[in-house]
Amino acid sequence: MTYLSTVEAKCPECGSAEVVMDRETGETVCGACGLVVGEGMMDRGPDWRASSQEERDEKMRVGPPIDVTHYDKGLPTMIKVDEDAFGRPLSPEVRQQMWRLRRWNLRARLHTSASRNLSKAMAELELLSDKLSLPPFVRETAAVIYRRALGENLVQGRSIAAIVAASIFAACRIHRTSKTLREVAHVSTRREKEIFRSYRLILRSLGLDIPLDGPLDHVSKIAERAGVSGEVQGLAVRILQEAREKRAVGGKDPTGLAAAALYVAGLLRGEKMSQKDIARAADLTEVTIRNRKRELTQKLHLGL
DNA sequence: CATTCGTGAAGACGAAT
DNA sequence: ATTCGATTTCACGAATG
Repeated sequence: MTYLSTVEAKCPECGSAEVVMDRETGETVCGACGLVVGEGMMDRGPDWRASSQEERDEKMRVGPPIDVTHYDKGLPTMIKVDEDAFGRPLSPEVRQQMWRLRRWNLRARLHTSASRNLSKAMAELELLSDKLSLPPFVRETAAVIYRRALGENLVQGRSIAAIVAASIFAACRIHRTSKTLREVAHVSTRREKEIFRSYRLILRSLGLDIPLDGPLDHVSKIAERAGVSGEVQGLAVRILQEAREKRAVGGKDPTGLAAAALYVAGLLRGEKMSQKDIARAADLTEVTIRNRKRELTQKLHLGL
């Protein structure tokens, strides 16, 4: 018992022809990438064909064609407020009641479409949060951000998964949870580039002002993954603080700085640690470690 | 042999135009 | 929209231990 039916359309995002209509929800979704192509978007043309004018007159009827895939069968559920079904005027009390009914009717439609979207999004959020081992409060923040993004109509025409990933990334930055964009993208089905686009859109549309992350935000995570002692870690922090004061660094990838600081701190304390190890722990290349290391040791004139 | 170091080509990005 | 400059990454070879 499947409620999905293939639609004759190509996904604008991935080009796949696996675009599918959910008969229960009326949502049109790309089966390959999850992009929400549209809600209640369907062929509004005539649902019949006529070969002659007589036939045309025969089949012609008033109103939009019926599409059974829509939950309300495509019929407009307009509630009249001025007159009853026979065109007679209504009493003021009943009129007011009709206004209320109509408001509720419109509101209910919005509500159901929003909750359908949310249930999908929250499932995705939980999945990604688990993969990233996010603390609950970060996840909460991400959920709030997503809800606001949904309220601002940022999801229409974009992939739910991408907006969810972007919300998670934003929440991580807000709480200074040192998750890189790459890490988020790694557990998501969406591309890093797309997630970043969504992230920027969210920041602007919601007026979020998130401070940039510095090298210090990444030290503990990298150190832990590389198995660096707390002592060396502390030295790395001091190196970074001094580098900041001397304006020795700028415009560089913060993770690279943090990784290099840990590396040189390890050298100074004689703790064995290859560039390869650090590079892997920081998800960078050894080249970047080397370049940062060179700048660090020169500009802070550390003997090495 | 593993590690380290430097280099040139290529891609990505922001800023300037 | 294109161009430019800085940065990172990749692939490689050389030096070092």
